[in-house]
Amino acid sequence: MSELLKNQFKKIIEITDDEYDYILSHFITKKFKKHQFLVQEDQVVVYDYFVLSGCIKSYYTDENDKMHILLFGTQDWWISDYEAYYFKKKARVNIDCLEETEVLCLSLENREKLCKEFHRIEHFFRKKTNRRNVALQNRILTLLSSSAKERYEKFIQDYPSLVQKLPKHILASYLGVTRETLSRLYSTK
Amino acid sequence: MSELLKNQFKKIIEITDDEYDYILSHFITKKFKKHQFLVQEDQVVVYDYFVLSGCIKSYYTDENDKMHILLFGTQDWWISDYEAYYFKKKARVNIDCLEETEVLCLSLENREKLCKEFHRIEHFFRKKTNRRNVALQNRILTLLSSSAKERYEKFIQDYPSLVQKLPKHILASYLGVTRETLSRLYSTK
DNA sequence: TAAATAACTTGATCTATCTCACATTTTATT
DNA sequence: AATAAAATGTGAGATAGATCAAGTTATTTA
Repeated sequence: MSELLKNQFKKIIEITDDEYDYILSHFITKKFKKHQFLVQEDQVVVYDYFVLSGCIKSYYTDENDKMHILLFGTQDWWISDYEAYYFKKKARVNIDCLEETEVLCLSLENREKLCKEFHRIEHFFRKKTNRRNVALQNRILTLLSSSAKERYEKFIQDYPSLVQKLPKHILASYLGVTRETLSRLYSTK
Repeated sequence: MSELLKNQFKKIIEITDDEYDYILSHFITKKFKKHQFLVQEDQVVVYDYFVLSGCIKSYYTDENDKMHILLFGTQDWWISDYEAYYFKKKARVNIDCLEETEVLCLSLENREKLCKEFHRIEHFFRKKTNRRNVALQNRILTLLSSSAKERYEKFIQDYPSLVQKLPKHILASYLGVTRETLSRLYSTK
């Protein structure tokens, strides 16, 4: 079945087909329709999600109902509210679908079980988390040091395929500008 | 010797004194004076640093020579340019000392060796990185959704002891505002 | 396929924050 | 202790980006 996750493992660790089957048995598959929620604010976060297909967004809504996007999830990405997931808190963010989306769901208990049973799986997740770290750090750098226009152009470079499918006001909210400003950025070349 | 690191391990994993001695033998100790560099832009990053005492900053310098602070390191914190460290690239940031600082240095080779030899150490680093991830995510959230004043007040709440020892223009650059603006934020209560 | 809803654009105005300039205070250095 | 070098404060003016408002174009949904 899903070769996507297996391939992601294989980029970092060695894994037999039998092992993979066993590991996969710790995940459950879910399908969500457009606009459906995977995670809702103030609720418990049971899973980390590995995206098989589709596209989802994780966002925080402030006092003025303004949405701030933390992360997109497309094929091959992991996404969750990690603070809530790891530390069993209530979610601060919402995660919902920009289009029909299929995910593999891993509970914290199963994640820790697998990490305990397979040193290699723990290794895999450590490496993954390291990379996420680097990406987050770089986003902070960009937010601190670049103008709205520069951030927009960097996004196009980094995620050309995402730019296609994202509504502009969603992209704006990821970049930290209003939709009006974003609209002006690419008209006023 | 250094109980600091041992205690940090013990918060997450079990470890005997003998094991700790062995692990510690993979670190080297270094002392730096104020203004000395631990990491310099465009150079190789050999170590991840665990701060025993003192205070350091990690910052990026943009085309206009404006400094943007990514991270402070004080007692009990790990700090490095992780993109350069993990992926053996040249550093994008500088890391230097705000005061005399003593650190434990861990090379990537020794880190990976320890992770291979002790499943528990790999577990420790995974957990640590998870927490760092959450902190970085929250900083992004703050940068996206809060005003300069709100960010300043949050910093005071989160790191009261750091506010004391940091020069204001350094704090400003962490918060993503100019020193002039920061100065006005706390005069115009 | 019409009606309703969501997405996008553009103009006019407003505002938080930046820039530049200079004065004052604090901290290093000889 | 004297001098140089950083750090800080404050005013005046500039500006990137926000807000508010209205109109247009897509995309859903019934």
